[in-house]
Amino acid sequence: MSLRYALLGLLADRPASGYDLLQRFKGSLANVWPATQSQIYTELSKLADAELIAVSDEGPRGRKEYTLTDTGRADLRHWLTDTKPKRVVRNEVLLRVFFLGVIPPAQAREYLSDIEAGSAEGLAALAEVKAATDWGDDDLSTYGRMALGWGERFYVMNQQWARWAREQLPPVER
Amino acid sequence: MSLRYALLGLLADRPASGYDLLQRFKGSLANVWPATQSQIYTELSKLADAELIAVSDEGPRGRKEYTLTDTGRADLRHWLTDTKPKRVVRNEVLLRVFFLGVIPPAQAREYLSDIEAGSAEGLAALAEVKAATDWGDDDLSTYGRMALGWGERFYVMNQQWARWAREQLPPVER
DNA sequence: TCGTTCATGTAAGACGTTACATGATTGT
DNA sequence: ACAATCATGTAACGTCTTACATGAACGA
Repeated sequence: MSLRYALLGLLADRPASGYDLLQRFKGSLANVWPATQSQIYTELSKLADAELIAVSDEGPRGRKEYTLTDTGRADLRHWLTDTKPKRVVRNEVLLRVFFLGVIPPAQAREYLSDIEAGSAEGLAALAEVKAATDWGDDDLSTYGRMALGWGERFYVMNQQWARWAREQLPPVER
Repeated sequence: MSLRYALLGLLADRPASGYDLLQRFKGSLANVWPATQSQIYTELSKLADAELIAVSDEGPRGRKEYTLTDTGRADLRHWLTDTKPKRVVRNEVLLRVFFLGVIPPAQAREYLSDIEAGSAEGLAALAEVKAATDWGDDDLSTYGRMALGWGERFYVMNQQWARWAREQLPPVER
């Protein structure tokens, strides 16, 4: 269901083709809701069938530009106001932490260091997104910045946690 | 794939039935990798077919106790050391943030307040888990505490972020 | 005896991933 | 002429959710 609303949400901003949406996904939404090319095209077909979006223009190479319909906008609003998000988040990085006991402490330590390094990378990637995006004062910019702020805090938190977690490890044998 | 290793990981600690695993999931792993009853039983069958686990005991009411085999333990280790976790995390709560522009600011504000309240609840739930668990100095305890520490930091971060995010909202019209 | 907990399983359908397949257009 | 990019679509397979279905054992 969420991918569906991610697409409607992007189309609420402005009309776009599947290809456009794919690009825009990479730059922002991919961080909170990854989707593949095949998934996006399939979902767009379904949305068009359901008349939540409509082809508003056709271009070269079979390009189809979709626009949000009134029904689509209503559905999007309904999702935002009348349904609750699932709070649980699947986190494979953390799942592994539970089982670090089955490998030697030295490797567990390494795993935690990798998380710390990975978080630094993530933070750097966000900085790039931040620099590469042209931020305006439109809604998507305002709320996009908000989401970005979350990402930054998330990675910083991860880094700090990983450092702390290493200190909790059984001391190195010598 | 991850559920599979979640189960192997729990069985690495000690033998258990599907029902046992279901209970243990609720208390801890559900926070990082939710799974339903039907999924767990189905996966256990597959794992037994693949001889990564084996029925080590049968009890009343058709109870089947599974034990990790050597192959299973090797597979678990391999997963931990030779494969990389997927870093991306699907987050519906945050996905919605991107699209708050389609609803009036007052409702957006409410949404952010709900996140703040939800985080407080999450934190409280973790506190309960912390109190209800009997922590030893075994590996699962050590690493379970570590994961719990992550959860606490996560919720605190979310709370702080939500408060900050509210301040970024367009000021209330009057 | 009766409700709760223990205990397992199957099936349909939605959602997600990976891979394959095709071809037009643009820029160098 | 050729490579890169634009552009869309399908198929197979795996995973996850929801719902259904059944019944034994335990404790009050």
